Amino acid sequence: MSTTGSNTGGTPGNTTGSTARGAEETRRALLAAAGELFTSAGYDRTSVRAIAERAGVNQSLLFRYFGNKEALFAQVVAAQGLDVLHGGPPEELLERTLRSILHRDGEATGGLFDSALRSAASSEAVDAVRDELGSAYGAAFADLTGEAGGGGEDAALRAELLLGWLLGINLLRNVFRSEAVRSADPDVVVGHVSRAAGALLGAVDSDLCDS
Amino acid sequence: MSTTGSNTGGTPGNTTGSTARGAEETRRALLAAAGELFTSAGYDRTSVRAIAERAGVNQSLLFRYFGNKEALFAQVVAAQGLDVLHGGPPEELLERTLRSILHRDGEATGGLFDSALRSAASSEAVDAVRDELGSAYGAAFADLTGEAGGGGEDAALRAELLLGWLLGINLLRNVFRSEAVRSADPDVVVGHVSRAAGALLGAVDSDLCDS
DNA sequence: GTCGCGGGTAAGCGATTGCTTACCGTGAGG
DNA sequence: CCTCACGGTAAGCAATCGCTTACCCGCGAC
Repeated sequence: MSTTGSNTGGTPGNTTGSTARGAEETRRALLAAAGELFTSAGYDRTSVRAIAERAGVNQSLLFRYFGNKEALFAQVVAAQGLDVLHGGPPEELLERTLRSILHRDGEATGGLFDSALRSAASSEAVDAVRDELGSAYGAAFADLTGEAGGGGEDAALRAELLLGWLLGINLLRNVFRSEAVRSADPDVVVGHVSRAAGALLGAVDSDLCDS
Repeated sequence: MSTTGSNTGGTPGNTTGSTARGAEETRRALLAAAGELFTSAGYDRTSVRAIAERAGVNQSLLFRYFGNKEALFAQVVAAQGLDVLHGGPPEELLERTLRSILHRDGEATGGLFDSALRSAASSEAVDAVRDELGSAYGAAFADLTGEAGGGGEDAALRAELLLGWLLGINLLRNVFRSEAVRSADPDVVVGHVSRAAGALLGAVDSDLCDS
């Protein structure tokens, strides 16, 4: 689409000048803006007007390209789930996740975890969140269970218990800002969590006996 | 306050008949209704109108007796925190909490944990939640840490890590309704959690070395 | 009788929200 | 020229929300 011609900015329906950029770019901007806001404010406290403003477009485009707010949310958390999967090798996911939780500074917000925690009360959001958490973390954590990893008895259950723990740690440290875990040395936290995770997953019993 | 006289129900300002019952009873009804709704729907998705209707009074009474929604929420979670403290001896708190999470049926909701989880995105609610969680669980869990309990190194941190875990388990099982933990035998879950909690709290190291 | 107190109600305000509708400009094709 | 498709905007609808205001009634004291 050509953008030749003078900028008549402000005219209703105006697509000349800097506001017209193509459906893909607009869609991308909306997804990015929504991702940031759903993560920091959650589903209910993120309005479609705020998303559109942040993306630099009119809010009706959100409905044109995504159908409704709920569908946009689902696409945001799906993208956040892919970010988890593409963030590194599965066997490092536990440590990577834990460190990203513990090295969060100030008002910074994360991805899928924060969207999930801040949207827990939103019935429209819950299914997408549960499914993405499962896709992003389920298999990788299940593979950590058993004597030598690779899956063991109750693998899925133990994977979920581990996931719940990480969500809870993130909740207390970065959402509720609870004092002890917030002020603790991250390495100390990693030490305690790793030890207990070992007991939960059954992967490092021999190391535990050395302690 | 006497309720003699005919019931002229429906008249603005009418206090005859069954609607006038005394400040304490009204306050109590509002607290109970708010407790149920904040627990099942969270702060943002609970309207003052819904609370008042559930309590059987006009919504302006909520503002008369509690000042505003935020203050009412703080009183609700304070009461829920007391419920935790009065629910039994501190040394049984871990198991009691875990079982109440795991034996939750259908749409039933709990107390402080559910209010907390479903209000995480509400800035007005977060401070009250954090403080009540700390009061209700902090000391009891800290006393479980160390070789023989009674507190140990990093007691407060480990207590919080344990609290985070329980919150996370409740979140996945009862809010997100994640499949594995939801369908698991509660005793199996208790087994895994107790083993790992033992490693976290340092209470049963010798047992772990036997495995 | 009046007045004040306390408990109660309905109505309404200003703001916000997800979503819809009407309209515009541009470029391509007939 | 016209029409259509596409990407874009502003305005507005109906509903909801926390909170406020105006009013009522019963009762006891004076």
